[in-house]
Amino acid sequence: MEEFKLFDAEFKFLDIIWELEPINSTELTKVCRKKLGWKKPTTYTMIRKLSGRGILKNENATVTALVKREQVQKYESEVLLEKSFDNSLPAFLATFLQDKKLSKQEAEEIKKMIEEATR
Amino acid sequence: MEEFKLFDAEFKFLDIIWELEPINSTELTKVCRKKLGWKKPTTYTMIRKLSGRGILKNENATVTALVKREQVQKYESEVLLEKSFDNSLPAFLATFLQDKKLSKQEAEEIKKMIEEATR
DNA sequence: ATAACAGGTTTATCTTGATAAACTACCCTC
DNA sequence: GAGGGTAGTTTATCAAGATAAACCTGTTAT
Repeated sequence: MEEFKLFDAEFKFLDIIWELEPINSTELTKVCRKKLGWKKPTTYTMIRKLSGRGILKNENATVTALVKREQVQKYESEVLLEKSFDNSLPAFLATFLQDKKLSKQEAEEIKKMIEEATR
Repeated sequence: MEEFKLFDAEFKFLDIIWELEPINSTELTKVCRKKLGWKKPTTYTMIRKLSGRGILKNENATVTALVKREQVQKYESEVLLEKSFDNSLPAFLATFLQDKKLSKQEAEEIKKMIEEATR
C-alpha cells in the first residue's frame, strides 16, 4: 500500500491522463509536448515506469489510469498528516486555518462532514 | 515565499533540530550519527545548505532554526491543498475522511475551530 | 518503392539530492 | 611537541529522477 508516492513530473503527467483518459498514446505524446514541453520518448518512458508500478496501463495504444486521482489525493493527505501532524486532524486544521477565513457555506459543508464522520 | 520546500533528508534533519535547538554543532553531528546514521560532514553540509536558504543559522557553533516547524507544516499543507484540492478545504476533508471515524472529542475540537474561522 | 506516420524501445546524458573521505585550523593538556 | 578534541570546508562519489537522441518495426498513402 506504500507506493502511490509520485514524484513531481509523474504527478503532472498523471494529472493530464486523469483529465483526458482514455487517451491514445500518440495523442498523449502530443499533449505532453504542448503542456509539459516533453519529447516523445519522455512520455513513453513515463508510461512504461508508471505501468510497471501498476499506476496506469497502456493497451492497444490506449493509456488508462489504474489508480484514481482520489486515491492519490487521499494517500498524499494521509502521508502529510502522519508525517507532520502525528495523524491528528485537529492539529492539521489548527495550523492550516491560521490567518484563514471560511465562508459560511464552507463552514456548513465541513461541519456536516464532521458530523457524519463522528461515531 | 516559495522556498520552505524541504526534501526528505532535510526534513528529518530539521525535525531533530526543532526538537533540540539551540544545539551545539558538534553535539548535533553526534545526534545525527546516532539517529540518521550520518557522518560528520553530512551534517555540516546540511547545516550549510539550510543556512544558505535562511532556514537555520549556525553561530558560534550553535545551531538554531530560523523557521518554525509550524511554518513548514502550514506551507506543506497549503501546497497540498493547492496542488490536489484546488484550495478547497471541504474537498480535502471529503477525500481525507473517507473510511475514517472521528471521536466525539475530535469532532468538537474541529467544529469549534471551524466556527472561529468563519467570518 | 517509397515516403510518411504510428507506436514504440535502447541507451545515454544531465542534474541534483544524499552522503562522506580527506584535509585544515585552532585550541588544550600531559 | 604530540595527541586528542572541537569546528569546520573541500572535494568527490553515488544514486536516482528527468529528459531525450537515435533507432526500430509495422502500416498506409502516393
